[in-house]
Amino acid sequence: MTKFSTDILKPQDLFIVGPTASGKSSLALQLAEKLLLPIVNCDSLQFFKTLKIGTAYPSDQDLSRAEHLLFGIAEAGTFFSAGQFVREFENLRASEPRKQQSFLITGGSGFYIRALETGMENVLSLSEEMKHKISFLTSLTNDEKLELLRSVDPEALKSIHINDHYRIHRALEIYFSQGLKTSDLKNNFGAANKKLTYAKDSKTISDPTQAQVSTPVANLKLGLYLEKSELLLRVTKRTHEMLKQGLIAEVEWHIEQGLQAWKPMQSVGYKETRMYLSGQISKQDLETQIIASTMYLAKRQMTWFRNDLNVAWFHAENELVKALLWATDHLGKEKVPGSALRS
RNA sequence: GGCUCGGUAGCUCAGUUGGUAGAGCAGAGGACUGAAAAUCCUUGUGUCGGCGGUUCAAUUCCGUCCCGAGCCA
Repeated sequence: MTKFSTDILKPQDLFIVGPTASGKSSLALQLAEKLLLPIVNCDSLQFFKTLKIGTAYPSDQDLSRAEHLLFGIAEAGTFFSAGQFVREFENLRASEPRKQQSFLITGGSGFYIRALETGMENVLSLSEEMKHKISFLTSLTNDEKLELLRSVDPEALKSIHINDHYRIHRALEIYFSQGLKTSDLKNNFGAANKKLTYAKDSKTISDPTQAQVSTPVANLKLGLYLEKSELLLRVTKRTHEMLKQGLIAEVEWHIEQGLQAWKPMQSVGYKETRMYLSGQISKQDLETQIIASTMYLAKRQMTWFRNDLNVAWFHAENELVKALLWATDHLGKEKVPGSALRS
């Protein structure tokens, strides 16, 4: 029943992960220049062409220094998803010059990375017919949806909280469009990343390199981490920069295009700026609230990546050289036939 | 100087017709199968401004002082 193939990833692909503002892009750039490899975007918002300042999108200069793939491939106002990302990635890999090439897959969207690694069982795009089939869902209240899911796939509610309306809706969508139960899909998605008790109770980011010891699988990931206080300094500085560079104008532009309800306008930085523009918060609060939201984002990103045993962690300030060496070492080795990265 | 309204969790505030208090946000931890920078879960002891008084009992009533805002001189 598997509709995807994880063959789209090669062992010599390198993921660069970590919380926002940890320096992933700059490390990726250095590696890309040094090894002549393309950087592939794995940031859920940098797929969009018009989200620049608020997403710390690579500058023109950065873009000219190395090949950047899957950046800015979607128009403002459109929908882009993890499933689409996987398909775009498949297409990339299938194209001739890419087949043998390693990718530097860079970004903080753990969900998208997992989608690449494990695939998504129901990676089909919704056909018009399917959309029609599930259109009745929009007229239901949250309570009705909950009851419906309870009757159709009660198992699903073991892992979906009854207040998580979004996931409940999604589970119904999957069920009524394709006849799949999310409770059945459950086991597959997390498979490559089974949380071992080891990951949970021992290593925090203070000693993250421990995690690679028992790495059971596969794809190489380089993680950058920072102490909270250090990260806060960077986020504060970057937020200030973003406002100086015109974050407000960027949001105003989208509002002028009638896109105030566009989902990405709900994300960190954009949401707060909209609140400022509608007079709900002061300019000073705007800055502090963006910083707070960004730190919250960083926390959730770390929660995600900490569970991933395939990440080799490096301190984003003290171990950059070490990280570069580690990456080139591993990427280099892979080019020699017979030297398997997997064990 | 007089009057009025405030002073309760890091912030904004609710509340107790007297039995020592609770929401939102922030903070901490967690989850995560097509929005994921989204969505959701868990987590709230603080001299209830100070000091006196009334009372079995005061953050709640009374007095007084301190601080803030407003109005009148």
